[in-house]
Amino acid sequence: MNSPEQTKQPNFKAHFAELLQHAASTLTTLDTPETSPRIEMSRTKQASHGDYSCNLAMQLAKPLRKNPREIANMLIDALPDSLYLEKVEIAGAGFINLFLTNAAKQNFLPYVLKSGDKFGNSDHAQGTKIQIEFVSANPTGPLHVGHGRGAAFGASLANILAAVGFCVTREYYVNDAGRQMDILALSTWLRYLELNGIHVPFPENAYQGDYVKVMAQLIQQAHATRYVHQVDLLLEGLDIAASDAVINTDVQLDQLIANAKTILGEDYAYIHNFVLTEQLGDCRNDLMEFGVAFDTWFSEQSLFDNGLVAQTVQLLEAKHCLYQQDGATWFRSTKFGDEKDRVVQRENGQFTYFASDIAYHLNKFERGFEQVINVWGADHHGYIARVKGALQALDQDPQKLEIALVQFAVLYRDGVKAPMSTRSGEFVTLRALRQEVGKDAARFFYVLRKSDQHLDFDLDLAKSQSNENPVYYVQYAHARVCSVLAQWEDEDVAMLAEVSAETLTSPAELALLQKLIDFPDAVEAAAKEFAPHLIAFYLRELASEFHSYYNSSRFLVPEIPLRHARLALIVSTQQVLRNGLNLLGVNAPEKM
RNA sequence: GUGCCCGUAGCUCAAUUGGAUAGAGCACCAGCCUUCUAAGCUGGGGGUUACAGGUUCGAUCCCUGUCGGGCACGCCA
Repeated sequence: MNSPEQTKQPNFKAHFAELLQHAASTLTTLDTPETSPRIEMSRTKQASHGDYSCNLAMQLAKPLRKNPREIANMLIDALPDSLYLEKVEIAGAGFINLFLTNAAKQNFLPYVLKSGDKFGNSDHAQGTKIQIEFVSANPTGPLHVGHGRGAAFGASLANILAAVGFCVTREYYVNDAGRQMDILALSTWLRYLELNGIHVPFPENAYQGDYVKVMAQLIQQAHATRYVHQVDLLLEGLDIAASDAVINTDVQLDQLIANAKTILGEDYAYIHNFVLTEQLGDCRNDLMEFGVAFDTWFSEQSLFDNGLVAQTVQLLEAKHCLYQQDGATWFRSTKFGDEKDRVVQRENGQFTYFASDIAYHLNKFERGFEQVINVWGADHHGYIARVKGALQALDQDPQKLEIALVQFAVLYRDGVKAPMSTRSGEFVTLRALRQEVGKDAARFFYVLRKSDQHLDFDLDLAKSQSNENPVYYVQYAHARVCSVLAQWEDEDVAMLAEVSAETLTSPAELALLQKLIDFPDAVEAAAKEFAPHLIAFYLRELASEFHSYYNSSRFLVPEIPLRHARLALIVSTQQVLRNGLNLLGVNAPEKM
């Protein structure tokens, strides 16, 4: 590849790496793998260091037993010619600094303009089937701001993975089979009884939120007193005296659920199904308004209904990975690196959550996904070993499952940590956050930090419609380009892909060009590292280069060639801003 | 107590996974609107990368220890 191809978008980083690879191959002593390290080509931080830099000479210093600078000289002598290469320098301890020609940067613009919405995309993953499961919050109440982070992270990552060529399936695992759902059904029914004038003490450890009362009202409106039953036996076995006594233990709550099931009989299923449908619908709607959509809503209950949980446990049995103890069935997860063995079937015959989760993960692989990503809250980190262990026991490759741990967001209001608990009802919902700060600010704010880092979510800051909100900075750059274009009489944007950009030679212009060239690498890195924040940081830098340029130069100048060249540059910038914001689920407004 | 994660400017966070003089935003100080949007730009101060050792050409990153913070250690989900 000694000359630029006319059709395919050039990848300067990869191109320079190839040049050095070739140069390294001429050093005849480099014939074993250990002495020929992979080429690390990186962008420089300082302009004086050129555009790309390579540490190959330093890496070879030890195996070749030579001075790095001497090796660098040998590599440079053996470097093939390239039309992209302006010059090469050796600097510091032995860095090889490569400078792109201005022409290479200028001629890149048509690639951006012609690729349009697809600029930044690649086919690197070649259609590999990948599934990303995220949010998966229990449908027992509104999503709160903690879930919001998982939603923003997962949705952005899914977009990024799709951009580099993965065939992505976005999935929400619905925990519709467990005790929490029973507690919600009970809570709703008790509120419903209250509405109908029947006083029953409301357990302190039931769901306290107002949305429960709303659901009770809905049932009342639709069915009047249809679900009012004789409740004399409701407090049976709770070991409390008066009807206004306090209920607050798990044992009491479970007894209450059992009593409710007995009293309601077949009507219990209606209540249970009603609250599930209601909460799931609310959740789906909430996420949709947050710009987060799923391809699949996978029901945990379906795993039981289809017998997959029992089948999976039998499979583990067949692999001799189970044993009985204390009346329960245990999975020998210590055999696969877990700290202790885990119960899959309880003494009372019920399967544990872990059992259905094994079935779920096995099912993921049986659906043909070549790669599976779980986005989990960081409090689940202790859960990773047992799930991977179970997959391994079932002859699946645990490497195909990658867990992206997302730290919780800690809320601050007036500089004070805000309490957050679903059951007490003291939490800030995602919906409330969206209404106060807007979808765009919330989405951007969430991915502005590395996901495995704690996020201090300053509500007052996020709510403020000021320039402290970093999303405006990026959006403003986009709106500014739109504004310039609105004042350009010709307004033939398509033509800009054909104009010459050779007049773009100022430092601001060359820096902005280089930033545009960097975009595909940023997407690639974000995909590889599961790091949407890299896109957010990239966009901030791109916007910064643009704003500097905006203040340094006028675009709508009288000289037509220069005007067209500059417009081509800012329209390209507009395109990349839009593409990047799109990956993060943030709008690119035309006016602000 | 054991395991995992974290500790970087006054605050919130980066640092291309071992590279060059550790970078941004906010806050603070000084400038820039008769010109395509000032939600912007330019310049400035601010650091023993918690601490102490070690590994090597080179450490915020890897190893050991100490201190400090978070999470997890259920027949819950």
